[in-house]
Amino acid sequence: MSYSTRQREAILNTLRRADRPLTPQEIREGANADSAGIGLATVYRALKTFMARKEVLLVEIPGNPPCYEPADRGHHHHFVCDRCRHIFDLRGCVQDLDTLVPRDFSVQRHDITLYGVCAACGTGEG
Amino acid sequence: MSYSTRQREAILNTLRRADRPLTPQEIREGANADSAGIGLATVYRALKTFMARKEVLLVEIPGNPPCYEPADRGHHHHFVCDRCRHIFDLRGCVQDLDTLVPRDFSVQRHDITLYGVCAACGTGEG
DNA sequence: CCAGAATTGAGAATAGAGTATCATGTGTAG
DNA sequence: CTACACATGATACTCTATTCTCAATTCTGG
Repeated sequence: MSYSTRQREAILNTLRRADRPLTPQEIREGANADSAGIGLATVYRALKTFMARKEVLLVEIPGNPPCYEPADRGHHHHFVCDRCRHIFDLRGCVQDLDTLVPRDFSVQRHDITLYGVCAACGTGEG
Repeated sequence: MSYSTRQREAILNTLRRADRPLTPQEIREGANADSAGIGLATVYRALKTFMARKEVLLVEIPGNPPCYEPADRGHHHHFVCDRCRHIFDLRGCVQDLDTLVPRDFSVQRHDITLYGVCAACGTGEG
Protein backbone atom coordinates (compact mmCIF):
# COMPACT_ATOMS: atom_id res chain seq x y z
CA MET A 1 0.00 0.00 0.00
CA SER A 2 1.27 3.42 -0.78
CA TYR A 3 -0.67 6.62 -0.33
CA SER A 4 -1.15 9.36 -2.83
CA THR A 5 -0.02 12.64 -1.34
CA ARG A 6 0.23 16.17 -2.59
CA GLN A 7 4.02 15.86 -2.41
CA ARG A 8 4.12 12.78 -4.61
CA GLU A 9 1.72 14.30 -7.09
CA ALA A 10 3.90 17.40 -7.31
CA ILE A 11 7.00 15.29 -7.79
CA LEU A 12 5.45 13.20 -10.52
CA ASN A 13 4.05 16.26 -12.25
CA THR A 14 7.44 17.89 -12.19
CA LEU A 15 9.01 14.88 -13.84
CA ARG A 16 6.32 14.74 -16.49
CA ARG A 17 6.46 18.44 -17.18
CA ALA A 18 10.20 18.32 -17.84
CA ASP A 19 11.53 17.41 -21.27
CA ARG A 20 14.70 15.96 -19.85
CA PRO A 21 15.85 13.93 -16.85
CA LEU A 22 16.05 15.93 -13.62
CA THR A 23 18.23 15.72 -10.56
CA PRO A 24 16.60 15.24 -7.15
CA GLN A 25 17.40 18.88 -6.41
CA GLU A 26 15.73 20.05 -9.59
CA ILE A 27 12.78 17.86 -8.84
CA ARG A 28 12.51 19.33 -5.40
CA GLU A 29 12.55 22.85 -6.77
CA GLY A 30 9.96 22.05 -9.39
CA ALA A 31 7.74 20.25 -6.94
CA ASN A 32 7.95 23.11 -4.46
CA ALA A 33 6.67 25.43 -7.15
CA ASP A 34 3.54 23.27 -7.17
CA SER A 35 3.30 22.65 -3.49
CA ALA A 36 5.72 24.34 -1.13
CA GLY A 37 7.74 22.75 1.62
CA ILE A 38 8.78 19.47 0.05
CA GLY A 39 12.00 18.11 1.51
CA LEU A 40 14.75 16.34 -0.33
CA ALA A 41 14.24 13.17 1.67
CA THR A 42 10.67 13.10 0.44
CA VAL A 43 11.85 13.42 -3.13
CA TYR A 44 14.19 10.48 -2.68
CA ARG A 45 11.52 8.41 -0.99
CA ALA A 46 9.02 9.16 -3.71
CA LEU A 47 11.52 8.36 -6.45
CA LYS A 48 12.24 5.06 -4.78
CA THR A 49 8.55 4.24 -4.65
CA PHE A 50 8.02 5.24 -8.27
CA MET A 51 10.99 3.24 -9.41
CA ALA A 52 9.70 0.18 -7.60
CA ARG A 53 6.49 0.60 -9.60
CA LYS A 54 8.50 1.16 -12.78
CA GLU A 55 6.95 4.56 -13.25
CA VAL A 56 10.25 6.37 -13.05
CA LEU A 57 13.70 5.52 -14.32
CA LEU A 58 17.13 6.42 -13.05
CA VAL A 59 19.38 7.96 -15.68
CA GLU A 60 23.02 7.73 -14.77
CA ILE A 61 25.46 9.55 -16.96
CA PRO A 62 29.15 9.49 -16.15
CA GLY A 63 30.32 12.92 -15.16
CA ASN A 64 26.81 14.11 -14.31
CA PRO A 65 24.78 13.74 -11.17
CA PRO A 66 22.10 11.04 -11.22
CA CYS A 67 18.83 12.10 -12.85
CA TYR A 68 15.32 10.72 -13.04
CA GLU A 69 12.67 10.63 -15.74
CA PRO A 70 9.22 9.14 -16.29
CA ALA A 71 9.36 5.57 -17.54
CA ASP A 72 6.76 6.04 -20.25
CA ARG A 73 9.00 7.78 -22.72
CA GLY A 74 10.00 4.56 -24.44
CA HIS A 75 13.44 3.38 -25.38
CA HIS A 76 15.72 6.31 -25.99
CA HIS A 77 19.16 7.66 -25.25
CA HIS A 78 20.74 10.88 -24.09
CA PHE A 79 22.89 13.72 -25.25
CA VAL A 80 24.98 15.71 -22.80
CA CYS A 81 26.08 19.21 -23.68
CA ASP A 82 29.68 19.73 -22.65
CA ARG A 83 29.05 23.42 -22.16
CA CYS A 84 25.78 23.74 -20.27
CA ARG A 85 25.85 20.19 -18.91
CA HIS A 86 22.19 19.70 -19.66
CA ILE A 87 20.92 16.31 -20.65
CA PHE A 88 18.67 15.98 -23.68
CA ASP A 89 16.46 13.10 -24.67
CA LEU A 90 17.17 11.66 -28.10
CA ARG A 91 14.83 9.69 -30.28
CA GLY A 92 15.78 6.61 -32.16
CA CYS A 93 18.45 4.03 -31.65
CA VAL A 94 21.08 2.18 -33.60
CA GLN A 95 21.27 -1.32 -35.02
CA ASP A 96 23.88 -4.02 -34.85
CA LEU A 97 24.84 -3.56 -31.25
CA ASP A 98 24.75 -7.31 -30.78
CA THR A 99 27.56 -7.72 -33.26
CA LEU A 100 29.96 -6.01 -30.89
CA VAL A 101 30.03 -8.87 -28.41
CA PRO A 102 31.44 -12.41 -28.69
CA ARG A 103 28.83 -15.00 -29.73
CA ASP A 104 28.67 -16.53 -26.29
CA PHE A 105 27.73 -13.30 -24.61
CA SER A 106 24.11 -12.27 -24.47
CA VAL A 107 23.13 -8.63 -24.65
CA GLN A 108 20.04 -7.64 -22.76
CA ARG A 109 20.14 -3.87 -22.80
CA HIS A 110 22.38 -0.98 -23.66
CA ASP A 111 23.10 2.62 -22.90
CA ILE A 112 24.27 5.13 -25.45
CA THR A 113 25.34 8.61 -24.45
CA LEU A 114 26.44 11.23 -26.93
CA TYR A 115 28.48 14.22 -25.86
CA GLY A 116 28.97 17.47 -27.69
CA VAL A 117 27.48 20.93 -27.92
CA CYS A 118 23.77 21.60 -27.94
CA ALA A 119 21.98 23.97 -30.29
CA ALA A 120 21.72 26.79 -27.78
CA CYS A 121 25.37 26.64 -26.75
CA GLY A 122 26.59 26.19 -30.32
CA THR A 123 24.66 29.20 -31.58
CA GLY A 124 25.70 31.52 -28.80
CA GLU A 125 29.37 31.14 -29.60
CA GLY A 126 31.65 30.24 -32.49
CA MET B 1 59.01 16.33 -13.60
CA SER B 2 57.75 13.06 -12.33
CA TYR B 3 59.84 10.21 -11.11
CA SER B 4 59.62 6.60 -12.06
CA THR B 5 59.13 4.51 -8.98
CA ARG B 6 58.62 0.85 -8.33
CA GLN B 7 55.07 1.65 -7.21
CA ARG B 8 54.19 3.41 -10.44
CA GLU B 9 55.75 0.70 -12.51
CA ALA B 10 53.75 -1.91 -10.64
CA ILE B 11 50.56 0.10 -11.11
CA LEU B 12 51.10 0.58 -14.81
CA ASN B 13 52.03 -3.06 -15.28
CA THR B 14 48.89 -4.13 -13.49
CA LEU B 15 46.77 -2.02 -15.79
CA ARG B 16 48.53 -3.37 -18.88
CA ARG B 17 48.33 -6.94 -17.72
CA ALA B 18 44.57 -6.74 -17.25
CA ASP B 19 42.24 -7.31 -20.16
CA ARG B 20 39.59 -5.06 -18.69
CA PRO B 21 39.32 -1.80 -16.76
CA LEU B 22 40.22 -2.10 -13.08
CA THR B 23 39.07 -0.32 -9.96
CA PRO B 24 41.65 1.47 -7.80
CA GLN B 25 41.25 -1.34 -5.27
CA GLU B 26 41.91 -3.98 -7.89
CA ILE B 27 44.87 -2.01 -9.13
CA ARG B 28 46.23 -1.82 -5.63
CA GLU B 29 45.91 -5.54 -5.18
CA GLY B 30 47.52 -6.30 -8.49
CA ALA B 31 50.32 -3.85 -7.90
CA ASN B 32 50.98 -5.25 -4.46
CA ALA B 33 51.46 -8.65 -6.02
CA ASP B 34 54.36 -7.10 -7.93
CA SER B 35 55.68 -4.94 -5.18
CA ALA B 36 54.18 -5.11 -1.73
CA GLY B 37 53.04 -2.25 0.44
CA ILE B 38 51.46 0.08 -2.10
CA GLY B 39 48.81 2.29 -0.55
CA LEU B 40 45.55 3.36 -2.10
CA ALA B 41 46.56 7.02 -2.05
CA THR B 42 49.56 6.12 -4.14
CA VAL B 43 47.34 4.37 -6.64
CA TYR B 44 45.15 7.44 -6.96
CA ARG B 45 48.13 9.74 -7.25
CA ALA B 46 49.70 7.57 -9.92
CA LEU B 47 46.45 7.35 -11.84
CA LYS B 48 46.15 11.11 -11.74
CA THR B 49 49.65 11.49 -13.08
CA PHE B 50 49.07 8.93 -15.81
CA MET B 51 45.79 10.52 -16.82
CA ALA B 52 47.45 13.91 -17.09
CA ARG B 53 49.91 12.29 -19.50
CA LYS B 54 47.04 10.60 -21.34
CA GLU B 55 48.49 7.20 -20.62
CA VAL B 56 45.49 6.03 -18.67
CA LEU B 57 41.77 6.60 -19.11
CA LEU B 58 38.95 6.70 -16.64
CA VAL B 59 36.09 4.37 -17.51
CA GLU B 60 32.86 5.32 -15.80
CA ILE B 61 30.00 2.91 -16.10
CA PRO B 62 26.69 3.67 -14.43
CA GLY B 63 26.07 1.21 -11.66
CA ASN B 64 29.72 0.23 -11.39
CA PRO B 65 32.57 1.82 -9.50
CA PRO B 66 34.98 3.92 -11.56
CA CYS B 67 37.66 1.93 -13.38
CA TYR B 68 40.86 2.71 -15.18
CA GLU B 69 42.55 1.30 -18.25
CA PRO B 70 45.59 2.03 -20.43
CA ALA B 71 44.91 4.67 -23.06
CA ASP B 72 46.56 2.76 -25.89
CA ARG B 73 43.70 0.38 -26.53
CA GLY B 74 42.07 2.57 -29.13
CA HIS B 75 38.43 3.49 -29.43
CA HIS B 76 36.26 0.81 -27.94
CA HIS B 77 33.29 0.23 -25.69
CA HIS B 78 32.36 -1.97 -22.79
CA PHE B 79 30.15 -4.83 -21.80
CA VAL B 80 29.02 -5.32 -18.22
CA CYS B 81 27.95 -8.73 -17.02
CA ASP B 82 24.86 -8.41 -14.86
CA ARG B 83 25.85 -11.50 -12.93
CA CYS B 84 29.54 -11.19 -12.17
CA ARG B 85 29.64 -7.40 -12.64
CA HIS B 86 32.85 -7.63 -14.59
CA ILE B 87 33.56 -5.19 -17.36
CA PHE B 88 34.78 -6.48 -20.71
CA ASP B 89 36.38 -4.55 -23.52
CA LEU B 90 34.59 -4.79 -26.83
CA ARG B 91 36.03 -4.22 -30.27
CA GLY B 92 34.36 -2.25 -32.97
CA CYS B 93 31.80 0.49 -32.92
CA VAL B 94 28.58 1.43 -34.65
CA GLN B 95 27.70 3.90 -37.38
CA ASP B 96 25.07 6.56 -37.70
CA LEU B 97 25.26 7.87 -34.18
CA ASP B 98 25.19 11.41 -35.52
CA THR B 99 21.74 10.83 -36.95
CA LEU B 100 20.29 10.57 -33.46
CA VAL B 101 20.73 14.25 -32.68
CA PRO B 102 19.03 17.33 -34.11
CA ARG B 103 20.97 18.99 -36.95
CA ASP B 104 22.01 21.91 -34.80
CA PHE B 105 23.68 19.74 -32.20
CA SER B 106 27.26 18.65 -32.70
CA VAL B 107 28.42 15.28 -31.48
CA GLN B 108 32.01 15.06 -30.34
CA ARG B 109 32.20 11.71 -28.63
CA HIS B 110 30.06 8.90 -27.36
CA ASP B 111 29.87 6.10 -24.87
CA ILE B 112 28.19 2.80 -25.49
CA THR B 113 27.73 0.25 -22.77
CA LEU B 114 26.11 -3.13 -23.29
CA TYR B 115 24.69 -5.10 -20.42
CA GLY B 116 23.90 -8.79 -20.30
CA VAL B 117 25.48 -12.08 -19.34
CA CYS B 118 29.04 -12.98 -20.16
CA ALA B 119 30.19 -16.30 -21.56
CA ALA B 120 31.37 -17.67 -18.23
CA CYS B 121 28.19 -16.78 -16.36
CA GLY B 122 25.94 -17.92 -19.19
CA THR B 123 27.64 -21.31 -19.40
CA GLY B 124 27.61 -22.00 -15.71
CA GLU B 125 23.84 -21.79 -15.50
CA GLY B 126 20.75 -22.10 -17.68
C1' DC C 1 -15.17 10.64 11.73
C1' DC C 2 -11.57 6.97 13.52
C1' DA C 3 -7.77 4.07 13.87
C1' DG C 4 -3.83 2.70 12.25
C1' DA C 5 -0.60 2.58 8.73
C1' DA C 6 2.00 5.37 5.63
C1' DT C 7 4.26 9.73 4.79
C1' DT C 8 6.62 13.90 5.83
C1' DG C 9 10.45 17.48 7.02
C1' DA C 10 14.69 18.51 9.00
C1' DG C 11 18.80 17.38 10.09
C1' DA C 12 21.99 13.88 11.53
C1' DA C 13 24.17 9.92 9.80
C1' DT C 14 26.14 6.92 6.32
C1' DA C 15 28.53 5.39 2.17
C1' DG C 16 31.81 5.56 -1.49
C1' DA C 17 35.29 7.93 -4.04
C1' DG C 18 38.94 10.72 -3.95
C1' DT C 19 42.19 14.29 -1.66
C1' DA C 20 45.09 16.52 2.04
C1' DT C 21 48.56 16.07 5.54
C1' DC C 22 52.98 15.09 7.15
C1' DA C 23 56.93 12.71 8.44
C1' DT C 24 59.77 9.61 5.97
C1' DG C 25 61.77 7.45 1.99
C1' DT C 26 63.44 7.57 -2.94
C1' DG C 27 64.88 9.11 -7.77
C1' DT C 28 67.67 12.04 -10.50
C1' DA C 29 70.75 15.61 -12.16
C1' DG C 30 75.18 17.02 -11.74
C1' DC D 1 77.81 10.83 -3.85
C1' DT D 2 74.72 14.78 -2.63
C1' DA D 3 71.17 17.80 -2.52
C1' DC D 4 66.67 18.33 -3.03
C1' DA D 5 62.50 17.92 -5.36
C1' DC D 6 59.31 14.38 -5.79
C1' DA D 7 56.85 10.26 -4.11
C1' DT D 8 55.03 7.31 -0.45
C1' DG D 9 51.90 5.23 3.36
C1' DA D 10 48.62 5.79 6.74
C1' DT D 11 45.02 8.09 8.09
C1' DA D 12 42.02 11.84 8.60
C1' DC D 13 39.24 14.48 5.93
C1' DT D 14 36.16 16.28 2.20
C1' DC D 15 32.44 15.97 -0.96
C1' DT D 16 28.39 14.44 -2.92
C1' DA D 17 24.57 11.42 -3.00
C1' DT D 18 21.46 9.09 -0.38
C1' DT D 19 19.32 7.04 3.80
C1' DC D 20 17.95 7.10 8.60
C1' DT D 21 15.58 8.95 12.72
C1' DC D 22 11.65 10.51 14.94
C1' DA D 23 8.02 13.31 16.22
C1' DA D 24 4.22 15.19 13.87
C1' DT D 25 1.02 14.94 10.07
C1' DT D 26 -1.78 12.90 6.45
C1' DC D 27 -4.20 9.04 4.03
C1' DT D 28 -7.51 5.44 3.33
C1' DG D 29 -11.01 2.05 4.46
C1' DG D 30 -14.92 1.29 7.03
